[in-house]
Amino acid sequence: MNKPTSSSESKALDRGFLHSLAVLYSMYGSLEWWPAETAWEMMAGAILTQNTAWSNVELALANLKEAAGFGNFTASWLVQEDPEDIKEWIRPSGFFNQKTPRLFDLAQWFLDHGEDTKKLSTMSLDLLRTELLSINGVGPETCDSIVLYAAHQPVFLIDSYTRRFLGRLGYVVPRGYEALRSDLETLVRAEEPWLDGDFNLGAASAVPYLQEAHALIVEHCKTHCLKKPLCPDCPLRDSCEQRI
DNA sequence: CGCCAGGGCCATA
DNA sequence: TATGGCCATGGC
Repeated sequence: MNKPTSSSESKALDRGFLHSLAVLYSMYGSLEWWPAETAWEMMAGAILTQNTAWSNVELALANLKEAAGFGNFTASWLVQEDPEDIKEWIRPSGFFNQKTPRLFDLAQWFLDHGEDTKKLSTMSLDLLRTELLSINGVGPETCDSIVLYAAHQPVFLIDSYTRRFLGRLGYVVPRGYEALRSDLETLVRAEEPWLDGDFNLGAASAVPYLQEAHALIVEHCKTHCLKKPLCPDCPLRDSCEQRI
């Protein structure tokens, strides 16, 4: 009840969180956030960005696209290249010894599905996630980024930003990935927020809503809710529990 | 200089 | 099941 001002009481996740996303939307607008010309470029970026700044990923992707030739950077191109060459091309993104075999494995999986995102979009969500998670180097976040931005299936994509953001807002954040994903998706499903002005993110259905939600969280965490937060200029300052 | 970035795997207890 | 070490580069 009477807590020290610096440590507020945590609260259960509620629709106030969806309202906070709407505030971010009014601030940042619609974000074209996962820039990729093709589905395969998106998937490759998902591997390359693991614990890595996006600016470094851009350097690696530019090398790959240049090596493949304009418009020819595909999964089928990658799998017949020399892994040692791939390592050099993706060097700027770091962890290249790990990421190179991961790119090959993911490319092979995409080839097994005919390099066809329409097939990915029509398979069951559970099967799609199970298959992706079985690939070495594809954990829950990489998996769901592909599900949401390449397969266009509805998942609430969670990354370290999402956890930090929820924590800063004062919410109890479940430990496990699936537990938090379940909570957030339950919340969204209960409100169908894209139908409600108070929760409007400018999206008319679940997938674009979830894409925008994740984009807004990342944008906000990169510009305001940093590890060392910039609270004075934060659009959520009035409602945030952790403001400094 | 040190810190950090749109994780995931593996060994250990 | 839950931490901790490890992987590597470029920007600041």
